[in-house]
Amino acid sequence: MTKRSQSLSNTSYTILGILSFGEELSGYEIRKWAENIRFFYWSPAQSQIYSELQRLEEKELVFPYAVPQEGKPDKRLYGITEFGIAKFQGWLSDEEVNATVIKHSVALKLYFGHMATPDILTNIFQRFIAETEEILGQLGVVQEYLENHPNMEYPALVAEWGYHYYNAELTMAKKMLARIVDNGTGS
Amino acid sequence: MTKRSQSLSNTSYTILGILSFGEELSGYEIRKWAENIRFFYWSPAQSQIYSELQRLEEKELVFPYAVPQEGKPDKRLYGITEFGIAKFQGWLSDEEVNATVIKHSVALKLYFGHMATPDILTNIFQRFIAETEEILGQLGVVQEYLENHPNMEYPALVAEWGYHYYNAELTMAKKMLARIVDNGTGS
DNA sequence: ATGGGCATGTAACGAGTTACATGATTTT
DNA sequence: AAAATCATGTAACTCGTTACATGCCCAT
Repeated sequence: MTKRSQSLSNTSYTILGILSFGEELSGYEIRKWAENIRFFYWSPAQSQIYSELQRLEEKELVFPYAVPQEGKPDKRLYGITEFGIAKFQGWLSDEEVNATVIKHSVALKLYFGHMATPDILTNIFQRFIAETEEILGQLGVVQEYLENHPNMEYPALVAEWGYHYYNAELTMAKKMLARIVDNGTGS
Repeated sequence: MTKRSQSLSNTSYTILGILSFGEELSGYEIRKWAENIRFFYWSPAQSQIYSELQRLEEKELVFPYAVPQEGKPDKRLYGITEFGIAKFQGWLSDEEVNATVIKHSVALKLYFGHMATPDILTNIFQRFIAETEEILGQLGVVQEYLENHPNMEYPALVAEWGYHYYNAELTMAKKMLARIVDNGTGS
């Protein structure tokens, strides 16, 4: 009896999903891909990709594919199995919508603003604005890439969604900053 | 040598932050409060509040305050200590901005839309829209409460931010739904 | 030759969840 | 009478991170 029927972690489904595009990938390549997904779904640590891949292999949802390398350990590519595809589609078809999990530390700090000085809050928001602009730049690159590649319509759609989200964040952060400054000068 | 100087988990800081408003609260009450924060910062499991509270007690960042109850175990209230306040302010003042962690399972599923039928995606988005409207309703209640209470200016600000966020989500979800339907009818 | 990217893996730990267990009080 | 809420706690487990270890290849 194999373990094919148990439910998996989200990280596992993400890996399965990445492999569902049809390419055989190494752990390293999967990780790079996951990093583009991080804009709307957190990216796990490198070590976890490998352990998750092992678990998936045990459950026969992916198959390894050793590429011999001269002088170094084999490069391990992974492909998705039929069972893996079925399992992944089962998850996709589950209409139960999990609530979005957000860990917004800047919002959290603002929430507890009564314990900080306006100066500190101002600094935090200035940094946050800069970082959001940075992300917007990165996401723009990803978006452009996706829009010019075939069979990437859905990822492109999500990238567009993400772009709107980070833009809205930028607008709101500036609004919040203005309010903090208003409070600080204590008219 | 006490353990006061180590750094804490975000959950610990959240608990400390909740206690920083000055009230002495039970684990149960802290949990309820954390549930209002969940709109922008995920809410930990019940059991974790209690274990975190113990850790904080060991580090002398909070003090317990047993309220005797007839016939049942004491109710344990917790207050924040001076050290706790200092520690919390230290964390607040750290200008290093942690990237927002998002686990948006609907966006993730859309990303892998090539493996689903338009029907399934439509269903998922309809549910997501309904749930976002639900959240907007709940958040509206929280927001109104906060706006009418003294010393809740910062939480109210965050609630307003959250309201904008979920509204933008609603708009984008409807846009995405329209695109999926467009694809499905394959005009 | 130094740093960065490619590539894989392990060990120890901490964070967080699920499920279970208990029992009183309040509301429907 | 049943269900929900108040209230606390434990045990087993999984998830996920940090840090370490190794070694190649490529560009500057």
